[in-house]
Amino acid sequence: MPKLSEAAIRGKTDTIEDAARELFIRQGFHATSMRDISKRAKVSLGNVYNYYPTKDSIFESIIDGYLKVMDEHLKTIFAEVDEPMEPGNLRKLGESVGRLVHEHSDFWLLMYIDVLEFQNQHFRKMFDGITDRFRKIFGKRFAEAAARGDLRTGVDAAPVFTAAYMQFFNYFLVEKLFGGNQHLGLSDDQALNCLTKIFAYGTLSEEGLAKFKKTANKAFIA
Amino acid sequence: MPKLSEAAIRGKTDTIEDAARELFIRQGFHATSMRDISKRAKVSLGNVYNYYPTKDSIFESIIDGYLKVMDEHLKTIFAEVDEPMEPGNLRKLGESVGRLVHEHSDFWLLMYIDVLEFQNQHFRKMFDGITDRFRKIFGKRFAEAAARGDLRTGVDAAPVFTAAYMQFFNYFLVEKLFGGNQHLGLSDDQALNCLTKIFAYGTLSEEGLAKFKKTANKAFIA
DNA sequence: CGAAAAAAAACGGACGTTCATTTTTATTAA
DNA sequence: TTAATAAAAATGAACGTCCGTTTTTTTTCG
Repeated sequence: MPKLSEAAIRGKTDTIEDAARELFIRQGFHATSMRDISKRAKVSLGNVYNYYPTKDSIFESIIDGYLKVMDEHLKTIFAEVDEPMEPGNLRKLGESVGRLVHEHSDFWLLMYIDVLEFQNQHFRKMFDGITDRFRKIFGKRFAEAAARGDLRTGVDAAPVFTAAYMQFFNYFLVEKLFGGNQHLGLSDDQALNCLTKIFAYGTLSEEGLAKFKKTANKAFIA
Repeated sequence: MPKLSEAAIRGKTDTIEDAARELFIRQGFHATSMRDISKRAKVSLGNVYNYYPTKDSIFESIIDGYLKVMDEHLKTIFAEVDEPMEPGNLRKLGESVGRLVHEHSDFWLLMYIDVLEFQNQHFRKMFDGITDRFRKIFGKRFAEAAARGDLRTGVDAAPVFTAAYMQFFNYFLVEKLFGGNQHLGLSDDQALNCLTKIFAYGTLSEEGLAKFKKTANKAFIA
């Protein structure tokens, strides 16, 4: 028969990758066989090889696609942060990160597969130079906040913002994947308040705190 | 021949488990074969089965042993923390966590294997109720600090201490396993200072800060 | 028809585990 | 002190199954 349309091919590869991803994250890469994948995707074993040359290439294709999706999500999240060191925005960042972790926990499991079985070759760039990247996005805001005297003297906002971002991620990952059910002894909401407070009080000057207290929700910057 | 001595058996199982652990963390559980293990341990394939009934049981034995080792390490680390919310002690905690991660990165890779290939069944208890455990260890110290007015009003020290502990862990794990080379844009030393400062300023009251500033190293509580 | 796609069969090798066999060595008897 | 014993330990071939991939065959449809 004639060549399939782009859309038809995309439909088939999506089916295969969806099946593979579900299996990979449930039992790991090496514990998943091509027969498992073909069965779950309802595609014959031989036909899978009409779309992917190797099993590895399925994994790589899944990751490449997912990295792009996550990149878009992160861009959206950061675009919503206009004043990065403002407590309300910090908390909003935390909420967004929480949603991202819960809706895309697959992604992080794939990262662990990559660390374990592929020496982290596909995800290396995830954290490398992350602070510099935040400096590129928010550098001007950081400088403005410092100039206004919102930050304590000597505080560099970039690593602090990165640390907050990482802390939020770590919190929700532990909750979602590592069995820490409310490991801070607080609800997610309270935990977000608690962490936001730490980073707000940890970096803002008296003036900065006073300024933000006027506008911010009392619950997390009381 | 008669039964081997306890010590001889222990020696053999140690050899097997060492080999297995090295392979598991380098290529994952399912990617490691019993033949790989027996070859690296210089024990015949059949003989491995005189000590372990299945491949799974090797993994479980490694984890059981390692959990005990880590428990001891953590106990030692916490025993050295007499005043948990004092910045100098917080930083020392961070240093200890850093050493623990670097000297036992195997342990955390095993945890990722467990999450991926065993639904985290062996490590569940690692984070479950961790804040309550800290409350048991340091509850009296937390209460005393609050009574002395070292903490800002309304601050519960337990989740903050937990958050600091988790942040230190996460920082060093990202550095060691996830390819974030100096992902905060700082040396490990500077990063510890930065994180310590955040948690100190994030939770201590004016009086608490003033008190600790007298005794603490200026580098991280300036 | 004919070429692309799908399915099925086949390939060589590796898997976890078992088992018959050989080697080892603490104990026993001389 | 030494030689025989016997049971534990060690071995590596063998078992049946499953692996990733390739090749062959069948189906599909312009």
